[in-house]
Amino acid sequence: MADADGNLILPAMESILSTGLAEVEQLLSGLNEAQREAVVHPEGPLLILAGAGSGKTRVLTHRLAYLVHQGVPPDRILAITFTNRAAREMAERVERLLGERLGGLPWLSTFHAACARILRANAERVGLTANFSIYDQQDSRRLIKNLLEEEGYDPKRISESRIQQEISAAKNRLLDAAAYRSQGVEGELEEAAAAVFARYEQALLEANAVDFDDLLLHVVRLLEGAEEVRDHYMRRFLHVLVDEYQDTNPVQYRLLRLLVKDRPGSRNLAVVGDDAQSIYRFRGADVRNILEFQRDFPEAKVVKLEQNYRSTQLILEAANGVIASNRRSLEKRLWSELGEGEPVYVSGLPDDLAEAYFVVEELERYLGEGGRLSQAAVFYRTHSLSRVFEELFNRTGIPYRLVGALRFFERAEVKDVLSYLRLLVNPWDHVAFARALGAPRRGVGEATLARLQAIARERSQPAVELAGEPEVVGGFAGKPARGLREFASLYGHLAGLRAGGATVAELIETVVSASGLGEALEAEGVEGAERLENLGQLVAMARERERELGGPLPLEEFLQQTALSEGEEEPGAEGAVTLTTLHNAKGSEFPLVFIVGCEEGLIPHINSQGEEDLEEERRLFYVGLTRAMRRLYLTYAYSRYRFGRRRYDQLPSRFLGELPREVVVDPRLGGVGAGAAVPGSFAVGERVAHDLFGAGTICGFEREGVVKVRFDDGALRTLLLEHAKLRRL
DNA sequence: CGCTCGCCGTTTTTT
DNA sequence: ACGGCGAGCG
Repeated sequence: MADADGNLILPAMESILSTGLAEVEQLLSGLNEAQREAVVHPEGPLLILAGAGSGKTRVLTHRLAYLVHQGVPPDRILAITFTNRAAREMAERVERLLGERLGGLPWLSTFHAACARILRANAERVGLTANFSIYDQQDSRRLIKNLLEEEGYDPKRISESRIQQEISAAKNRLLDAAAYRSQGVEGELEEAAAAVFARYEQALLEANAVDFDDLLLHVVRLLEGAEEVRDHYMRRFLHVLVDEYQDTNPVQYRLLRLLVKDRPGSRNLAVVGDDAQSIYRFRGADVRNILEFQRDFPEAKVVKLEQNYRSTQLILEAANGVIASNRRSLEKRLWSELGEGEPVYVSGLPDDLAEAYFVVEELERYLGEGGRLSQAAVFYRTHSLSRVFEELFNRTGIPYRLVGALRFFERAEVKDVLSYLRLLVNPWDHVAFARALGAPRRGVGEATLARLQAIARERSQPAVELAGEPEVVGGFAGKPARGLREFASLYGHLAGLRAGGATVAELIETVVSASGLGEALEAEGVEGAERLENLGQLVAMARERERELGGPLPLEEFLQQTALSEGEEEPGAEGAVTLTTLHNAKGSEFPLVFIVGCEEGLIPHINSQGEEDLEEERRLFYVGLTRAMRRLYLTYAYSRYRFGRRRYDQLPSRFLGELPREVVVDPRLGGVGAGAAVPGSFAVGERVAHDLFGAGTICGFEREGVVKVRFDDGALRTLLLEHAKLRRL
């Protein structure tokens, strides 16, 4: 359905002239006043403030379709989403709206995919060639680690991931290595980052490679540096639409400005977002982009979408109650016509396993009521929480769908195979070279590799080209030399196949069988078989893409897709519970939602305790709450297995204490509102003080009038509310 | 010089 | 429980 850039592919239609009025009417029917306003806004900047569940995707897709109906050629519309999944979903919906009426393809993709496409077309201008490699985080980390060592730093004292974060953050603020240094560098970490940054830039150029940040950054530089290129794209895109605008970072912001700011005529930038759902500050997103949109574009039309079509009232009130603790920036008032609905169920369980059992029981209850598992989702703050659920679901035979845990294209065996293909496309890619050379082990170790790469650099020749004659080139001998020759000959074989028109699937199959990777996996028993199965799946994916395309699939295109997408949805989505992180939950909705692990240290996360961090954590929690349509469970455990240790000091999240009392119920206690069970009406997660024991946190209720409190000295005490005289803090 | 086995610190979130 | 890393072997 989508090409290498993640763009929508539709059967071409020659004419869109026969637009009927009736069809436009149909496009607008079923939209409320505000939605309709946003869809038909003719020209100029448009800010759509879309509360959770207010139909923002609907507005975006309908606007896109509407523009096409108005005669805007689809391929002159740029629509940006944040994830591939969102792009795919939007493409499908636009397709459904327009049917065959679409003549040409809109650019409908993520920022990264769109930039990759622009960069391919203009690679030479930034010192790359069109066949550049895209390094994922792992590739880039490997490179950074090498450079860190070469610069004489000890990776144990200064972790390469910290350096990577630092460099990435700088790039997201539009700084290159030189600018980063001249901003002032303090302390060992920043000093190391500055040193590595400069070498990293250079190494990427030498490898004809870019990392994720570069994809955007290079395009910004391209547009800023070459007037005619900027002019080209500025004129090309008559309309630019951006989803999740609250999550854009300074680079993305600059990019958008470059495309629309000085456009002759109207600046047709339509952005959709919700500041209350901004959850990507950690990767450089700046919520000010949405807060200050009107300052940047004073002529902007502003539309607020405040009617929620997703959740029943009590769920919405719970969400509103929690988010109210944040400094509010853009006032929105969400309301729903779906009726009061059920209260929010808050449940404390003895431990993580009991929590999982609780979820299973409630799922079964739901099934008994005629619900389906595909309507249910379990959300958690960190992936590590998924394990207990996976195990229990497996044991109890509940089918589940794990979203985004270990991504397919990040699996070791898949990356191994892909590194061969990457090297085929871009022989300069030394991360790919090192990886392919060592998979499987060929008797070539660290020392040989380093020496060969030094020689290659000296000679300005790709290392893989030197590997064929190791004795001549560098006086290598013995096992390392044999290994190098073996690798070079395999590489030559693959290059020959490719030149002869072999398909991607055939190339993959050859890599697996001729490299010895397949054999090695076969020898590994059950786990190896599983990995081999993944490689089979990779072949199947290539075939499938080829079939969709109805012709040969260029290897470059396949590789780009693997670099920028998390891979196809896991099979078995039908009739399965969804397990995913809160971050991944954005953009989805489910009739039945469990948010598990609602504990201090998890949500809010232990590493997010600054004031700004806390607000972001709260927004993340808010995002989770607002996914629920009909029934919502929030669970926490008193004890949890973490980092190979059982922890007994888990506390309910403070966010639970922020839920309005009257919408909450503990399912084991029955009565609506924790308040009903409690004279004085305390809530789980709330901070209290006791005359004797001091300050503590309400952990749960044993039964009516009996409360459990974790005091700050670590003691968990069960108290009678009548006698304990707790004060709220 | 490379490889394999046992130990340690470890993980927040994603394109 | 998992990946990276060092030690000790081939």
